[in-house]
Amino acid sequence: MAAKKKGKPKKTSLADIANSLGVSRTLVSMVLNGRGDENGINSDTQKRVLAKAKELNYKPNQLARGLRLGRTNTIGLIVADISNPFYATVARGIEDLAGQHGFRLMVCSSDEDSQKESELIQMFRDRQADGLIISTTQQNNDEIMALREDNYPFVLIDRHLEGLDINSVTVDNHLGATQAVDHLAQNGAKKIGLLKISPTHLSTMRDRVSGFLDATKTHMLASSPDLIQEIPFNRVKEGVYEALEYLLGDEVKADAIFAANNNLAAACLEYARENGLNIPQDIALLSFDDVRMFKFSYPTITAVAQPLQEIGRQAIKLLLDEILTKEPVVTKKQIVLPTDLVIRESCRIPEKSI
Amino acid sequence: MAAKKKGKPKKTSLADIANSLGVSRTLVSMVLNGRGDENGINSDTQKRVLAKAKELNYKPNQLARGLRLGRTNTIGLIVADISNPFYATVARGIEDLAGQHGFRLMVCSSDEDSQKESELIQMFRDRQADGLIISTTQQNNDEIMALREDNYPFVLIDRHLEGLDINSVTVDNHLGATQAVDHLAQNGAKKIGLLKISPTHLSTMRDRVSGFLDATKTHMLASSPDLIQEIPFNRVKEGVYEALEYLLGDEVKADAIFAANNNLAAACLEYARENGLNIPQDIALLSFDDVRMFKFSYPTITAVAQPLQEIGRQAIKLLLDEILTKEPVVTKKQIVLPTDLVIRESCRIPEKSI
DNA sequence: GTGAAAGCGCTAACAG
DNA sequence: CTGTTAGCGCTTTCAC
Repeated sequence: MAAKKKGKPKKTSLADIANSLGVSRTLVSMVLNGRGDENGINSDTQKRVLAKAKELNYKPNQLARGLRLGRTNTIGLIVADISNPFYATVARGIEDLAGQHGFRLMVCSSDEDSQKESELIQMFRDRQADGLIISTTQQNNDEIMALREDNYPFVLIDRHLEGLDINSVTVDNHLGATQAVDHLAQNGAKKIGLLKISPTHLSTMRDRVSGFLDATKTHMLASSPDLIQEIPFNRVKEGVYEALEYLLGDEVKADAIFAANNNLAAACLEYARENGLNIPQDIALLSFDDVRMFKFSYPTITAVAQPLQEIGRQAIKLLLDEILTKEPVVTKKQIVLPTDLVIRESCRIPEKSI
Repeated sequence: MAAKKKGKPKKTSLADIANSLGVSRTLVSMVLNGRGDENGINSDTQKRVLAKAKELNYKPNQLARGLRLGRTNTIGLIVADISNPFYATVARGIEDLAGQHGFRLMVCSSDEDSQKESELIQMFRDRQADGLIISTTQQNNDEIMALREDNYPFVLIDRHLEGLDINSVTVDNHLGATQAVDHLAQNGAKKIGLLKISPTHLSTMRDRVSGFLDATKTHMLASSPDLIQEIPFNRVKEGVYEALEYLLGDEVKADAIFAANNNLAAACLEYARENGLNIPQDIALLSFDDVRMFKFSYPTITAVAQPLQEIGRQAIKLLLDEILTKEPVVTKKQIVLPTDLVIRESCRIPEKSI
């Protein structure tokens, strides 16, 4: 008691219980892990152990346990940007299911920085996480390849590395984009400007763009390189401003904007607010990715919604399958989930522009 | 090589390097930890060790290291709700500074569930995190008290447990609320309705309410219990709907709404959109907590902004101070940061209601 | 200049 | 039914 104020409190260990009871650590370990009966230990002894453990407030040192067992019941989640509600929701889906199986989830954000991504993967490996779920930056795949090489359980989400036998859970970005363009076309759009993020190495962006291109061709809409504007990911606001100035200007006169993610769409809204632009009277707006605010922005925004919780759930399922089976799983799965077009107010193109 | 396909790849350990070089593990450990010169080890030997380590792609097992060292260079962050952008930004501030000092940040969300909060604290302790930063649910303080009792380094953020000698970083919620009411009063508000979250055990809510009450008194504004509406935290949308129906109805006819957090304000916007309510013509709206969308919602929303990154930075500073000094710090600090009223469009109350 | 040995806290194999 | 021994991978005396 007198020692309470100074220094570390030195947690009680297995040995403390064993000693104070005059039994061996082995016995205590067995009892505490529920293998008491299994090993035929006197139920009376078991009770004494349990009681003592509670009395001394014993908590196993998971470091020691992990070291011995070779597993930690921890899984790591590396997201590109934790402040994006997209990932927060996915994380929820993962955590719920992981918890039910006795696994803890630790989340870290790579901030779209491939260097940081590598470090985080390394960190989780060094700390012996049992598996990883990653929304990769797709800029330096060395660490991902190493995971594969080393047979380390992991699942990619959101973004996919093509042509590789790797577990992944993504949505059908191509189809989602196609449906978006269909909707715009049905509302009379003739000249749709596309806002996408650059650099364009992200599979999500690529697929959305190709879906956009295919659909504009199908509907025989205007098609020219000018209509596709790349926005540097680290200056979305300024980039979108410039892009919109151009797309809305006399030279182009686009009648609709397809924003390839929620940040781009939000920036469009911001532009509209600050420049007195009316949506959809002056221009239609459709977003890939739905976020809460699109429900009560002005106007409400039509968007391609992704099944966020489901992405998380499928990913953790895949991962647990792999972790729980001793044999390395040879066939990896690529799960592709459908998107859902949520129609609101932002795409009613008026007569004049038809 | 043939073994690559089957089973765990068995990482290379210190011993592997030592054996393949015919030296001892001790030596390898020293060299790899930069204590080579210090221990007078042949610089040639050092080079060989370093080279071999790289060749075998050696990564220290942090579990073993942590077990031996009694520290893990890991700090845990437990937030109430990871999907709230508020915490995402705070986390960023923490992570940056922590990284600079060689500490890794792991984030978990308690989802405002005190049970889960306890489990997470326990988990971080079991895994020997070196310190904790917590936005507590304030519903069951046992685990927090235990941390204190055990001299475990931790810092509370956002919410504070009053009257206790505990490290904390919060904002001046009372003053922030007061300034908010000042602003509303200056714009002609006479009858301000307050929307707050219930149950009301959160220090943030309490302080915002008391600031509100003090200021309404100062300005001699209408004051009655009816004007304060409690919204159950788990049904914000419905609760806000009912509250607004009441506050806007003939019985009360409030001319302004002070939403005590961003979720409540967002729900007000949603209500306004769905019911054709005009802000600020029909009613003024002011939010405690600023979020991005308030910049381009319709109308833009005046809000009390908090210095999010700074909260994180101060918290990690406090924590590192405590972790890095061997002697337990006796005097804990309570840091209170100022808020900032960001004036936008939602509070221009028209003449008619003055 | 270098290495042997001990031990962090835990569990599994094997004895008795 | 219970205990002994060994070892996970690392660092730290202390001895040569």
